[in-house]
Amino acid sequence: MKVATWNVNSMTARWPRVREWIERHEPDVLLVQETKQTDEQFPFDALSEVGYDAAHYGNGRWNGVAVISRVGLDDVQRGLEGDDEARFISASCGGARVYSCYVPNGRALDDPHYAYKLRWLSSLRDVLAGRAPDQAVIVGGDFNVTRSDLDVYDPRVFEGATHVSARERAALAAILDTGLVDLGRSFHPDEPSYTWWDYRNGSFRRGWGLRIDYLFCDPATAASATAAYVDRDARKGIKPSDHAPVVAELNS
DNA sequence: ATGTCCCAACTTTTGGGA
Repeated sequence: MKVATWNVNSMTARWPRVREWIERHEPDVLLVQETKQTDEQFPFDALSEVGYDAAHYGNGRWNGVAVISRVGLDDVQRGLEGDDEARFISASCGGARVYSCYVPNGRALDDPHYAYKLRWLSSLRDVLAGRAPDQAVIVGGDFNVTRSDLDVYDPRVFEGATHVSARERAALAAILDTGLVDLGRSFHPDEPSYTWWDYRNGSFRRGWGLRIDYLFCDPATAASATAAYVDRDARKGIKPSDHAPVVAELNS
């Protein structure tokens, strides 16, 4: 099974790139964040024409998450309990429980949105901690947190900022501590493997990136993996998202 | 430190968010 996660930064603006990417890479499951669409706007019909089922959870202007699958799509759950923003959707696809997550940005360490980000990560941890021990799980998304300074092009630039702070890194570590493997890092232990570059300042050309998008899975699924990588080519060209997809190839 | 992009609307410019 080939699985990917991608923050598309508006499915409306990105649909030509997303369709092209799906046809070229033929993922079995694509986890999407920041569709910025209502369910009515989401391209269910166009996806069906290329062989995919989809489930979407979105309110329109902000956020919006989806699961796109050609290996089945059942038991869809939308939203984290107590959260009214469209940042979480899960489904059963090809024998695995898959999750598409869009973690709050946080904005600044003294902003209420940062406390919301920490609460949200804690809620996600609780959901994942409650899974059955033998359940195959794939958790993907834009976590808006770097795991370590290896994921940051220049840690000095981010002193005192979100995405690198100890509390959010601890909250992300607590998610991994439920028994999940970081597929991208396990295949590339020493490479930065950035997944996001700011649109401003020629950041992509200069290599100013962060690794904030992840595919996590249970150890048995990780043992079946043959590859995991960032598709940097998707960040190039006409009207790219500011995020690149993270892709994993599994023998399960 | 911020050179961009995307969205909505009291819409043809501005403000919020990332």
